[in-house]
Amino acid sequence: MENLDSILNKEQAEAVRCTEGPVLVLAGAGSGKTRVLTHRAAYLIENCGVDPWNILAITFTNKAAGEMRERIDRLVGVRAREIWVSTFHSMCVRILRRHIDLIGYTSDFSIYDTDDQLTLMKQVFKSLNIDPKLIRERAALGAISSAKNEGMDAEDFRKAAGSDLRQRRIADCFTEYQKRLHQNNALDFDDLLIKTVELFKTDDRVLGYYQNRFRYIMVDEYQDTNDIQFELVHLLAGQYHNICVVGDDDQSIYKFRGANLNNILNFEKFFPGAHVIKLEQNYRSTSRILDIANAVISHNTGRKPKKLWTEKKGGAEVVFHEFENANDEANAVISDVWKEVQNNGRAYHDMAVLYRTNAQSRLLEEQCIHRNVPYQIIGGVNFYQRKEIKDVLAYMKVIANGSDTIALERIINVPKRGIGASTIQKLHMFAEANSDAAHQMTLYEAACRADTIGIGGKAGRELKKFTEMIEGYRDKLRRSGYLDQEADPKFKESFTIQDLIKSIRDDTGYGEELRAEGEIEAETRFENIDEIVSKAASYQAEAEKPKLSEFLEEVSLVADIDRADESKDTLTLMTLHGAKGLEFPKVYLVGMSDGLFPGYMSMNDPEDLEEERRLCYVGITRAEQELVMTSARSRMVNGEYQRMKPSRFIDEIPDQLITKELLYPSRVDIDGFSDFSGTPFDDGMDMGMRRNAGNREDDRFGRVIGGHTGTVSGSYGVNSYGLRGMGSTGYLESKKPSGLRGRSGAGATGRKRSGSGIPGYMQKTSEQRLSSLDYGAGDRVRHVKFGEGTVVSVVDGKKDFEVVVDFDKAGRKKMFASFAKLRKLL
DNA sequence: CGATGTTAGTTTTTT
DNA sequence: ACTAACATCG
Repeated sequence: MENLDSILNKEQAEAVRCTEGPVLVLAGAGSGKTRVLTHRAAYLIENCGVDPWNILAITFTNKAAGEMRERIDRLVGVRAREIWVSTFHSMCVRILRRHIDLIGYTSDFSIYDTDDQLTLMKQVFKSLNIDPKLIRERAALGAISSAKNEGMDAEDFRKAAGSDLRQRRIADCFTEYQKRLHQNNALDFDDLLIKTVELFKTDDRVLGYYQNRFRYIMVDEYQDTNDIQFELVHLLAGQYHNICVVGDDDQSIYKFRGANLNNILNFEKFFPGAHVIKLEQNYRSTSRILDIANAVISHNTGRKPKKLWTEKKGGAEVVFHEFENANDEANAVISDVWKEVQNNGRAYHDMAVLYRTNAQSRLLEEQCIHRNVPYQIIGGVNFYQRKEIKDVLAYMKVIANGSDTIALERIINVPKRGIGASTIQKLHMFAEANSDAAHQMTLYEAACRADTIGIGGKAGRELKKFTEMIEGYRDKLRRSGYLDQEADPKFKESFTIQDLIKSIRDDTGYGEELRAEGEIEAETRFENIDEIVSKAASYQAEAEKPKLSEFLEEVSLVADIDRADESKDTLTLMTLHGAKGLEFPKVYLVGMSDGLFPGYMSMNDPEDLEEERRLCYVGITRAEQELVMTSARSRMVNGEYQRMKPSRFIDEIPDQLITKELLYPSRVDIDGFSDFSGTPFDDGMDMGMRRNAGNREDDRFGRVIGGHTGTVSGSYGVNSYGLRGMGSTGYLESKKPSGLRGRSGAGATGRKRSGSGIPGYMQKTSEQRLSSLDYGAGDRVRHVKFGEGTVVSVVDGKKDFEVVVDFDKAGRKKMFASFAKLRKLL
């Protein structure tokens, strides 16, 4: 290896050489921490004679793991293969597959993702007779997950609940949920970590083995570890204490997932005698970009003191653009991307558009298609969450793990075989009746005995066919060596995992059903199945000893980012969370609007707000040369338009650091109301005033009105999120009564009917959806008063509402004119 | 049973 | 805008 000091700065080299005992590397954004980690691993092997087999490196994503392995490989050659590089979750699965029988599961356990958890929780609610209206399944799951991440089990949770009725109810759910997970021989994501800790605590020898094996442990992105991960690390390092963690408290963005900032803030306390090294030189960004990042993050409190600096002085100006609406924003951004490539010789893959929520990707995608810009969306609907993929995987899960009832129920009637709800109900009752403390009969076992239960007719025949098919697959897989056992040497026709997927597609009629639909969407789904076939093929080529359950786990644990393909020259679209650890020459941060970023959920809690600010910091520091930030004054959120002002994070940037430009027309049409054009709506934010605090029904912002027919047309109001929104209702021209305004939302679940905007359908009612409805067409104005802070009272169904309008002088003048017209009509 | 119609609830961020 | 869950009918 070359001389360290020639390729690393002083602190980096120190971090590399500091191999013994606990080490905390506080690595600011772009300070070369990956460099440190890879060189450190290489140094351990080359200079300290450490066996690669004794090194454990934990990264945040599988992709990062792969990259790290590759980079170490380049430094020390093939020996790098021996290093255990993986994510926390993958590591735990690997350990659990070997030893989980010690804690009462079997090694073919299923891993439940969020969807599966929800399905399971619904069953729990049903069996405990809990009304989902009182406690939502998601809320229960959320509470349980946070409890788990704090190291609590169901019992602890119950104790903590005390006399709180709701909490106690959730405690019941917790108990039942765990029980059912166990019955299904399944673990959720949290359990993967928890059960590993449990395993270590249960069995000294297992713990001893891994402690002894992992003499040198490195953890990347340490600021985003949670309590369980901390415990895991603590346990593993318990013998040798050679633990090196790398992280940046300013980049902690996973609190919602249980990340505990104290892990890094108090590292020295948990690991006495820890050596602390700070990496403060940034090699990534220009000083212009860095100044902005520092300006924003300086608004946070309780940070570890540090000051990032760079030698790259100056650089391109950073700009902020505010657009009239999200469409204009997307249009301008993608157009700029295109120009960068055409005129400035940038490659698409040198740029990224980052946003707060996945939903924002849609408009951007449309623009990319429109402009023929090659793009890659990371995240959003995960490939493995797509219906067809989940269906195929569910088949495979049933085959691998017959106890997995969630998977079984998913596909027992897919494609339609005439095994409906009542048949499944019968099977459940049979299974229940034949279970005792010693053995729980599974749904699948019940299905196998359909004929003895007295399920005859079509359902009976189909059940028989179904279970025989599953058994057939199992048999072939077993003999081919993809289940637990070794392959049967006498079995000639090797049946691979790809074969299995193809069989599922072709034999069950699933593929046929898709084909029959004949729509483009169905075609895509078909292709998606092909993609999973090739995924299986590559798994099989790479794995030492391919097993079905291992393939399934590989598939469950991939992150969105793992699927990114850098070899293609495409523009990257992704969330800020997804961008962690990445860098791009030019970065666009879009949707910089209060309510979106920071999100409305986080705006009231100082701690949450700080996390959002860190996310903003992460976003800014992804940029190497150029940074563009944008926002839109109006955008569609949850089916209705909302008005937003620029993000407070923009305000936190001193004016001399950033060039702000407002790109929207000075004249604004509101709901086609030319009377109002040119009103002070232009400045977006001052059209309303809060009358009362809170978010009660009668506490609304108002814009009113007008109407050639004497009815109210559209309005600004406080919607359920406490944000000002422009009612999507209110067509003055509409002849329909207010309850019947055409809406999309048509159809139900079926694949074909998923579309929106089918004409002739309507949605509203349910109290006419008043909670988010402002004043719609058809609502009559009762009287109008003028004066400072114009007050308008509106009859809205049964209730009178009062609306306060606050305009500037010019606007008020126009408004008065309109009101005069209106008054005449009344 | 299953197809179609209707309605209520909803959303950050992810391993 | 989207979708899961419920309602209705053949």
